Amino acid sequence: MVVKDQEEVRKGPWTEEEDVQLAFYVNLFGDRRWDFIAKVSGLKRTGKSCRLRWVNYLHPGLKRGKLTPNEERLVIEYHAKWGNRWSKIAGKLPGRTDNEIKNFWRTHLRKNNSQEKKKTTIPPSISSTSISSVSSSSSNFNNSHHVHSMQGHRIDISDDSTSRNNSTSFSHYHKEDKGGSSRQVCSMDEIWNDIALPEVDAIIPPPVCGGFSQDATIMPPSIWEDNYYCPNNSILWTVDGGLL
DNA sequence: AAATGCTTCAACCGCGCTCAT
DNA sequence: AATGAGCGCGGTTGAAGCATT
Repeated sequence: MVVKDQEEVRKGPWTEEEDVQLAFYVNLFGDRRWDFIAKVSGLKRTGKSCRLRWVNYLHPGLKRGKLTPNEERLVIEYHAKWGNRWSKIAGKLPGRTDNEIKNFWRTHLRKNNSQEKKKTTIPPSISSTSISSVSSSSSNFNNSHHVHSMQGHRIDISDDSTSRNNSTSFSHYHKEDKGGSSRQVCSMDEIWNDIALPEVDAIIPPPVCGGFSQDATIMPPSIWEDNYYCPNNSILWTVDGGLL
């Protein structure tokens, strides 16, 4: 058993430099070999941690900000259908991650529970069946409550339901429902890949990167928006790949 | 203005699955 | 066929920000 020098492994919030570094190496090597990326990047993070950071935060296709009412409705509907299959549900919501949806659900579940408690003495069970009753009357969810538009992030996503214009293209990512022991749902990676693949050929290898700084160049995720900001607000790229 | 409680979300953990050897 | 490494998923936690008192 090889004991990895655990003191080397960093945990906790990611720094700006780490984000830049990770994005650089993901663009270089793809978003598959996370352990490899973790090693070659020099990041003192596990492959898992790198993957999570990329999928949930750095991926250019991500939407930011609260879920739209329409998205909320979908989450409720699909949760009634599939239960806590967050990644599966996320597959139906372009630009949303399983983590995001999971958090949303927990948040609203809690709210809903406290509301229910006030109204009735029946303990609200959190089964999908009880949820389905909620889904039929989504007004139970108090949208006005949730929150901040992602602290300091400059990705501009319209907050109305029209931003869901990619949704149809996602429906096919779900193969047959769970049949055996294996999960039948396509992973987020597959989804992202399918989104990004048409652009892959256009990826320009990052030019210079002597050291990583706020000047580091990152692949332009050109299919998504005209302009992109790195969540940390320090990096902006444009459709043509230029940095601003 | 300060203290307290609540909400949100980023990140970690453990488990199970897949795939390469 | 067996084994181990890597990956993905769902559950959980803790810090930070916000709201209320």
